[in-house]
Amino acid sequence: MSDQQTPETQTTGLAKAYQPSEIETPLYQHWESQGYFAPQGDGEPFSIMIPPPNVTGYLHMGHGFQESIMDALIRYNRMLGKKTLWQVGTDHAGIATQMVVERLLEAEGTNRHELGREKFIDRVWDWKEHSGGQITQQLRRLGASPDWSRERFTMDDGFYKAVQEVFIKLYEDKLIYRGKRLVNWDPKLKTAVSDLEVLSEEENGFLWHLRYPVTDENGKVLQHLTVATTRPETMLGDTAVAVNPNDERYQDIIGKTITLPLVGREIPIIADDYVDQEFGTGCVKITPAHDFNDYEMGQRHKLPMINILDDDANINDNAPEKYRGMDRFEARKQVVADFEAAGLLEKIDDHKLKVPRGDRSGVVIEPYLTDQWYVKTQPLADEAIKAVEGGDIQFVPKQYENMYFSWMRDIQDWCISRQLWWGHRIPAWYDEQGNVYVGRSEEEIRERENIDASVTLTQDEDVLDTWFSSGLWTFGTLGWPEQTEFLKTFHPSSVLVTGFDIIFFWVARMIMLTLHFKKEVPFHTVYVHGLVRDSQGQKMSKSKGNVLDPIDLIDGVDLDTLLDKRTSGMMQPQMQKKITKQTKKEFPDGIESYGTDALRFTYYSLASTGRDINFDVGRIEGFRNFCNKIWNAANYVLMNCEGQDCGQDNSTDYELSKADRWIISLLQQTEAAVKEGIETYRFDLATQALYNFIWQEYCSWYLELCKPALNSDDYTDAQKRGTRRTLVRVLETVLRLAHPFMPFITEEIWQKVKGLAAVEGDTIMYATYPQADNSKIDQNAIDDIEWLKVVITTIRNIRGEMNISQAKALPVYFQSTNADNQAKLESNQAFLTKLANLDTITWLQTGEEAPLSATGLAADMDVFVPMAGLIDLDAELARLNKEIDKLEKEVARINGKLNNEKFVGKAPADVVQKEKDKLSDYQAALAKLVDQREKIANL
RNA sequence: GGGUGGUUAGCUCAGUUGGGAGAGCGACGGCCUUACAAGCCGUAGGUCACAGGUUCGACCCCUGUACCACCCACCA
Repeated sequence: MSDQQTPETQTTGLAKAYQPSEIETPLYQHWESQGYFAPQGDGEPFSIMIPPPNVTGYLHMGHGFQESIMDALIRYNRMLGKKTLWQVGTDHAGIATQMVVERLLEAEGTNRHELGREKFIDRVWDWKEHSGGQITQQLRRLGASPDWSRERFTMDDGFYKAVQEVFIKLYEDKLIYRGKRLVNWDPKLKTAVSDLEVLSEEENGFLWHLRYPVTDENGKVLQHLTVATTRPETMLGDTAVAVNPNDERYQDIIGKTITLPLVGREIPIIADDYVDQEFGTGCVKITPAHDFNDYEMGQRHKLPMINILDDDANINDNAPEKYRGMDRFEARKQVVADFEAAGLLEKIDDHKLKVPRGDRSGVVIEPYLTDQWYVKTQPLADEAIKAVEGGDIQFVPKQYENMYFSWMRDIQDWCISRQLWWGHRIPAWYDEQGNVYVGRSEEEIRERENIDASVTLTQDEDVLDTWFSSGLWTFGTLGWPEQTEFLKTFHPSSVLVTGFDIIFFWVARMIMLTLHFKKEVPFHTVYVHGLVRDSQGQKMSKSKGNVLDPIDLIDGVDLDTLLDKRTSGMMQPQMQKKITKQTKKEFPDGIESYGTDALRFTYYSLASTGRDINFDVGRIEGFRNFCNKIWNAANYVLMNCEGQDCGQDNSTDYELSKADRWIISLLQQTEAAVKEGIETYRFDLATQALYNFIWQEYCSWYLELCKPALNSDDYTDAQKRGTRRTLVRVLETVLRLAHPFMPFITEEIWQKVKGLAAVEGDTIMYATYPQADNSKIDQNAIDDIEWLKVVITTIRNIRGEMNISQAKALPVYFQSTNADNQAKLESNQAFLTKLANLDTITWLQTGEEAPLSATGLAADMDVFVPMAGLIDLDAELARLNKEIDKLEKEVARINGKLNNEKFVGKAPADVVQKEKDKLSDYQAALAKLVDQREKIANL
């Protein structure tokens, strides 16, 4: 208010304008340098283990969402005084990382085989050191507050020790074994992958009908059987044809043989229940080495297994010479052509089928016979099921438990070996006879097994599935197998925040492995969040060109850069065109800078019950404006309170006004709502409560209600002190309340406000979290101010509808049979005059007439705004008609209800009474408005 | 084939003990009113997917249908 507040002399206030870029990074650096993120104090432990992002990764919207949720939980619990650890780290992500580095090598015109294993791995480490930290830097931009001093990597030394111990122990417990079986083979990456890494999508294909000759002992063709197949090339490895034992068509040929075309092998015709008589011809070719079902059948019937593929999925030497070395799809064409030439191709039908593809490589996965290591999962799964059934682990939302159970109850053994170079080498050695020794090192094994130097031992070439090591994340990061203080303090962790897409990959396996090794759960709660999609609900993907980068939303990005990011490295140029057009349309001027707090608040506001969230840039803009609102409000509060007596010294007298008591009451309710929201993982409800309190109640109403006391000499010093005190304390409290969600702006303002509110502390991060105090709720103040709001809104409505300038101070008349209204009017006169901009307030006694006026109803009080020179008759008539219509509808509806004998007879008495009261209120209001309409119409 | 979630205002979404349908954004009208035009004031807009049922009363509970999304399994 005073001249002292000009920018030149303003030394303690906030910068004039809200500029997130100017506050966020400096604050973060300060927090980190002060060590604020490390666990402190002796409170109850609270811990979250971050789902370690892929070290090759960059931050995407899903991370942004997930990390924001974790950070809110961490900051909230930290402010509750708990000893809080957010464990951070990254995952070595075997396949993904190896692919990235291989692509680099390819660009250099070389490959990993030329380099050799050791040099290749050095190269990966090298690359990890230089580029791997990107995501952790981006995490800092989000305001995430993990303990960086404890950052871990799933391939660091300590972690390797944990992995080794787990492998060895499971092997000793007979829960890890090695076996030759059919696995999902990725011929591009040339490694086995687990069931989970295979994605089956429906694709258009064909069903080839091949005629197989049934022959007698002399090779004479007796008849032909037709088999249908979607993979004709596998016939080269057929070792039987199967029919259903009950199929009447084929009774006489069961036990006979077929001379396999192109190959010449004699194979039996067998009977098996698995065959569906209705499908195709009811005859199935059986290829035990290249199909999971056929494999089973092969086991049952002791059929030979003929593997016809090599590692690249080319045809190998077990097939006739003609096909050797052919690519599998080339061989398919050739086989079909040869069948046709031999007159053995009956027909080709179009056929939709599910094609299994590798989730990383995208190529068709082949069932392939190899030696692999497996975890026997059944015993581990039994315990893991019990932990959830018994409530030791709870999923939020609960329905994910069903998904978990159904997978766990039908779990298959887990293939954990990968034919890659980047990863944890399997701690197993072989001698020349192929005997297996599992141990910590070659030396240990030689000593244990008494193997002298004359025997050569070679370590298994394979590495472990990445998820094997991430499965140890909750305890491996805390130093296990050492019994560290951190392990004792922070395990089990409190809550796991994750996406549903890795419940099986990660969550389920963590539960199994942790229960087995720690004999306790890895976490008590699993909060499962949805996927972040674009505003249309489309999945964000490079190929769709709809990817948003959280950092771009924080910093802003110009159109050219955005276009470049979205279209670089596109496979198809026509897509590039489309994406350019679509991007230009959506962001003609690029993306503005919104700041981290706005981005985070947007995430929370969209985070309801675990469903996917559609991210609309319009929303973030709204919340950036919200930040700005807070900033400006704080500026206003400082302007009025700095250098003034804010009544914080309890020895000075201060007097709270009704408005003060009202806003304090609402603050308690808001505190309760926010707490409830956080504790039930309803961040949308928590942030909505905050948004509404700050913008509507505090800014729009309370700051206005304060103005009379602050600016007028009609108030005592005690009253002014009370108002300033409330102004500052509510602001300071709400900053703490909002801090877990918007860490930067709250800290920045809090530093300026804490002194005025007589609060101590170096950082808001360790200020105490506000707790609702019901004794501070003053119901009379609430009733009074809510009444006042209705009166003000009624007058504003007339003003707005009648187009009366806001600047025009109005004379207003009030009348009511309820005398309470007169008292309220008098006690709220100053508020009313200010907020509705009134010239005079006149109370009419019963029988007194107001001048010709526009009429409004504020509950049971009539409000009259004289029309003279201000209001158009027709406009007022129209307005009245609108109101009357509304009321008539309500009256009719309630009348219908009350005339229904069943309702009156059966509904609870209080419900009926409520309806009756409403009816009489509405009828009275209606009568007044109709009366008024008459009056005006008759002029 | 089995299962889960969803369908509410133009858009994105809230709405838990069944008792007068809400928010934000957008739209429209009016305002540079001394914190804030990234703002202020006001207004309009919805047979709560559809069909039955339970109930005095259903967005809410039950049954079924349609459409959307996802998970699991899979017939060659």
